[in-house]
Amino acid sequence: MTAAGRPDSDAMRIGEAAATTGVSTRTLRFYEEIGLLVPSGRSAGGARRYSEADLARIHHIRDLQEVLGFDLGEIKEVLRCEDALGGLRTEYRAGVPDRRRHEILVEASDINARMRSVVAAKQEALAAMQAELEEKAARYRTLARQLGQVRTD
Amino acid sequence: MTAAGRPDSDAMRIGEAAATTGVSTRTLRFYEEIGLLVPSGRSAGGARRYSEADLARIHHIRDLQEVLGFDLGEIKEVLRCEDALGGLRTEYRAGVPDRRRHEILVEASDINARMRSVVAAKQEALAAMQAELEEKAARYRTLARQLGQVRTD
DNA sequence: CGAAAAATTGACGTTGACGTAAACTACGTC
DNA sequence: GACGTAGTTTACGTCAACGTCAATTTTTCG
Repeated sequence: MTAAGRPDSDAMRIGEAAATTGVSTRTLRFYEEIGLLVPSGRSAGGARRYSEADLARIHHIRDLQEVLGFDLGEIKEVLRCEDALGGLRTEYRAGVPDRRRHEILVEASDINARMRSVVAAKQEALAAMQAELEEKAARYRTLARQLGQVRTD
Repeated sequence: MTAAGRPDSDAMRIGEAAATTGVSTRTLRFYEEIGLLVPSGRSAGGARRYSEADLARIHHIRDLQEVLGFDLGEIKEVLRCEDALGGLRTEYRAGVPDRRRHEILVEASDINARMRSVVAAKQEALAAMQAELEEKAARYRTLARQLGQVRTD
């Protein structure tokens, strides 16, 4: 009912969306409740329909949460900002004043910079941990050899 | 009262310990409550005394929590394991049966391997995010130039 | 020594991020 | 067109990781 060949082939129900992304249906409804992820459509009867873009957004949210350790509030801000930028492309022809465009771009760049610094910090910390862990692993191997020589039970 | 020159110069009260490690005193008491970090000493009157080793442990806990995203239960297990290994060194002369030594070593190696894989996974995810972020940053710069050319307000 | 500052234990409160139960409705299918 | 599965809203429950009193010592310092 949309337009071309199979344009609404990306109509996934909440159960499928949850299963394929590894979150619960409750989580998806909760994300909508707090305005984090509003599914791109609904069925006639009112059932949520998740598009591929929605699924990507879910993964994005989980990445920000698990990899960067952001809470849902921070994630919401990040997404709001990204959405604003996406809106620029979509409404390119519409009359978005230059000043507003500039604002959005500045905020996006700002958030981008902050996130890159967070990523850098995490990478540093991880590298340090990795070094420590490998040092320990080496010591463990040595210890194991010693124990093994004395008594290979 | 301990032994040498200034062996108990590492006697820090909970407030100092909290301030220097960046956690709250409540957090330190909570960590003790759940057996995560029992301060190495107490004053005559019952005030907690934190040693340098305790401080290092606090940092270690926060690292595991913030960098690796472990919850306090997992962290406790990791620490318990590390403590067991440390115990081996301390009680080296005491009669720790070889079989027990072996068990401890195996568990430590096991946890070490798991942690290394977690670290590796995080590093991969971070690298991917970094690439994405830098790609976006580049696009933002391009956009900024375009906007700037049209109107350098 | 005496008062202010800091600690102690105990208990209840809070916040984020969902889980779970209930009562009802929509959807595919035989 | 009945029926079982999945989805909807509403609402209360939960769990981790602390926060926040409150009443009572301890410790430090002038």
